[in-house]
Amino acid sequence: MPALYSARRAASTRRAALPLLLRFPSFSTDRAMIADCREHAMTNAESKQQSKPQTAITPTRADNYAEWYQQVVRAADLAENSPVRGCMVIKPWGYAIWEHMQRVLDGMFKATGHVNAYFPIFIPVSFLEKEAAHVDGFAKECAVVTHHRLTADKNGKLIPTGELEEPLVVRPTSETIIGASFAKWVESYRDLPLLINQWANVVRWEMRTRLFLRTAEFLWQEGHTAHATADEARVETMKMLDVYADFAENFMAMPVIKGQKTEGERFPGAVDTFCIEAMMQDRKALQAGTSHFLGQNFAKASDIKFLDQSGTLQHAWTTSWGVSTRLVGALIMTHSDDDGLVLPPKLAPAHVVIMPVLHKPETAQQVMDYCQSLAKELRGLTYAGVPVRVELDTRDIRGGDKVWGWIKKGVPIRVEVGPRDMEADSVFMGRRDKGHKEKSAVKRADFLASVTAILDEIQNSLFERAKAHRAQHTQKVETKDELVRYFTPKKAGSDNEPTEIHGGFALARFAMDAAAEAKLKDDLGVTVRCIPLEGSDDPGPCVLTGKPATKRVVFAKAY
RNA sequence: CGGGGUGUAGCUCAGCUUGGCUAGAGCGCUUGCUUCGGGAGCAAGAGGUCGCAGGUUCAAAUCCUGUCACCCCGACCA
Repeated sequence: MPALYSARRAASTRRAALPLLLRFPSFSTDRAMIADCREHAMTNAESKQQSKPQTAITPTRADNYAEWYQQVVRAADLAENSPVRGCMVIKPWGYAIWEHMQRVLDGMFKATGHVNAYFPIFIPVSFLEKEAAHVDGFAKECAVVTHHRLTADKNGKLIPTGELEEPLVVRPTSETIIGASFAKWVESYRDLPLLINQWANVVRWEMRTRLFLRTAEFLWQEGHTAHATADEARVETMKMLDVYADFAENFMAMPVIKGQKTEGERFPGAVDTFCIEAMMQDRKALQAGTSHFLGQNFAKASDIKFLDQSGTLQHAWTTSWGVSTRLVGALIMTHSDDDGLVLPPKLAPAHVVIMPVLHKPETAQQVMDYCQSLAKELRGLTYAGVPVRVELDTRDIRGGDKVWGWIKKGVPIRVEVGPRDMEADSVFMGRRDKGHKEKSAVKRADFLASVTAILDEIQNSLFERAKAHRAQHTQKVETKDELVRYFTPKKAGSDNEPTEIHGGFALARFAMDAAAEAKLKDDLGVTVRCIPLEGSDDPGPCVLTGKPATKRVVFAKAY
């Protein structure tokens, strides 16, 4: 199918060609003429396209990364825009990915002693006001509920009435509302630690939105804990950061750098913010999870106090940590290719899709039975601690559409089973981490015996590939000039053209000078993504100021 | 929020500059036949408040004003 992008190119060719032709009176605006002209344009575009391998997604990543991302989301049927500005509808295939993320993470939270609870979506504005930095950080992007009733006017229009005494903010985060509960729940050191997690939706009224990456409403998980000592809270903060890194690398197959945020990038109200940062295929950084040591800031704001063993009343030490549906966006941008979504097996809604080839009616039933039994046996197997997830695609559509549909949806293993395979007692297998033509016949028994190992192999190959990509685009930078050069595209994007893919992670010494950091952001759009927790010690002159620095930090453009 | 762009069938778009027959194409969809290890071929058919609201006009997809949504570049932003 000559999809969107080539069609657009053809359109622009057409536009250029038309006026010339129309000058000749004999040609007039004849329909046939236009059609003819259109065909010419098409042929040109097509012949141009044939020089490149054809891909299921247009444009390709290299041609227009942002547009490619949107097309992958659509081709894989993950989500779509909703009638509500900035909000998305998460479709079943996209939501299934999130459900698997939730399942795995929830297990990890439980294993580290946390329990789930739920708190109100509405937060009185007075709560948000309690912590000064918090107010500054979130005030600009809050949705506010001011009325509690609708009244129909003469024309049947619904008008909000019944103004609330105190406006309610739709939660952008829950520190303050959970703090109010914690204050009631904590009296003694015996009540601590308090280890709570909440799965919820939050709203941040963003200016510019992108499916999964930044939407006005999104789904997330927020952990909130209270401890008797600063040390214990710090240990908790780091423990959950480790959980996130473990999840990112071992389930999402997405390599991450664990690090600390600079002052400028810190969570409003936190003492220290830690994060995991990943590199997307356009070499931009994406913050994939955060864990905050909140000190006693929120305990003081919410009055979370306890009597310690010596009978002294003191404020508790709290933490908070979260990951969101943004991870789905991270997953897409880490692994997907120009043929669509690529899913790491551990989070794929389906591990294996079986596609019966049912051309001959006389063998159709047999092939179906064969596939059914194969599906049943596969489901009896265990991969990564859960039953193998199998999709049996019996839809009566053309084979090619079926195959490409599943390629675009990113299913790790595809098997086609026709009469010939059945007779040979084998299946025809393709893997999403390899080319779509690299398919091979495998004996049914061998397939069953090796399928979980193959899934592991795919999981690992995706991780290795992502690591190699990051390594390829990470480099040490010693001077300001070099830094500027590294982050300056060769060809600047015009008003409507996206900027070319460039840069990456620059590891450079930084003296933690907030003003210099802010200026860099203004000039180049580059920020300090994090101060890596490991291997960042390397004394020398700061890349921005020349002042003595002790560490190398990660500079990058970011989502 | 500033600059630019786009909104016409399920999707991608043409038509708009210069207003004028019943608003078109490709893909998709439905039906039939052919084909069948593959992103099929032929034929017939269904499908459109031209984003929305005003205005100009004998006449508006086309011109004007407003408005909404989306995209790109910024600003903002865990």
